[in-house]
Amino acid sequence: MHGRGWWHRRFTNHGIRMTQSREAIIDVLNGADGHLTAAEIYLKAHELNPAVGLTTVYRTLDILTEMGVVYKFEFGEGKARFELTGESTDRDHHHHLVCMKCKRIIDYSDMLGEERAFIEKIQAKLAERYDFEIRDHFLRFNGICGQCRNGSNNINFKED
Amino acid sequence: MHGRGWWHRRFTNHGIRMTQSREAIIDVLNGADGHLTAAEIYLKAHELNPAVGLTTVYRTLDILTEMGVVYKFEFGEGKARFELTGESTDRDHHHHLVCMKCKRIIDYSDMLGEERAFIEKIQAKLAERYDFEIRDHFLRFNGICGQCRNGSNNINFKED
DNA sequence: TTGATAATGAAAATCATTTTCAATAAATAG
DNA sequence: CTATTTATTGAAAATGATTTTCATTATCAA
Ligand SMILES: [Mn+2]
Ligand SMILES: [Mn+2]
Ligand SMILES: [Zn+2]
Ligand SMILES: [Zn+2]
Repeated sequence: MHGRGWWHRRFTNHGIRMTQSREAIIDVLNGADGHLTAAEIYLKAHELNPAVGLTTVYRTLDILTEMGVVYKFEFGEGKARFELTGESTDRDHHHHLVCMKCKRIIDYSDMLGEERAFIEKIQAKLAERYDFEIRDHFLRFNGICGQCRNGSNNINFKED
Repeated sequence: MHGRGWWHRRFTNHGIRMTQSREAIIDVLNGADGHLTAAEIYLKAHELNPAVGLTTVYRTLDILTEMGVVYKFEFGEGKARFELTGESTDRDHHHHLVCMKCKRIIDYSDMLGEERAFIEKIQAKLAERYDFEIRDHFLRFNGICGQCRNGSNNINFKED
């Protein structure tokens, strides 16, 4: 969606350097379809460039989260998951359904129009009422997926 | 809101025993105003009854979460926070504003009517479209609180 | 090209949560 | 009430994700 120069400028404009490790990490995020743990990102980035270390993955993800370029999610697995925000991909903003049994994560953006209208309205009210500058929001539904419901699912997608 | 016997039955009906430790933990949850970490709950429960151990706090919170009696939240601090659901208190169901700087957590339930209508509608659609039995939902707004915005806030409420 | 310094990776440290295990207490039948 | 079964307990050790430390290196503005 954006050329390499884009990221480079985006970083250096803020006094932050664009390094090879960071580039590898961003490439991984761009190539994946979301919801990656730091360890998973490390694995792929390290494959792209063996010089990349896990520590740097954590540090880079912090920066990107701070920049608003990635979302950091906690789905109750004891580790965080990351995915690019809409800003830097062609994916729509979306929300999640999380299966409490198998931990499967379903993205949905069906209700997007409706949701956005609703969220924006409520957001404006909250901002004023609580003197709060809202940066982003997370909406998540927990439940049991179809496969888990009818027992046809013994495997836990996220090894639990 | 409920007598002691209520909890007792609620547990034993499910083949789960009501122990002194569990009673202390529930008392703490009832007495507090929400958003407690396991460690915080342990401290207070242990004060109530020195026999209570931290392990049991974790185990009990798991059970209560499973039962739908408490919500487990992860606000990005690297540890979970718990609070009773509406079912067992007189507090309304509510959602959260979280300050990304000082980690302050604001409960709001202002929009409750509107929100409930919206959530229920969307929930019905999602359940059908994704064959998903929805149990609960979490809506959270991240941003910067007033005090952090105008610099008048050097302290980090949640020691960070 | 160079100098100041932001960034790095490896290893050690943290810290929340889980597991193990022998001892104990809660429910229930008698 | 007592005995019996077994769920539950707490302490200590283990785990696992994330953070910190620190000496070395790579980035980039000048
Ligand atoms: Mn997603
Ligand atoms: Mn709350
Ligand atoms: Zn499932
Ligand atoms: Zn704040």
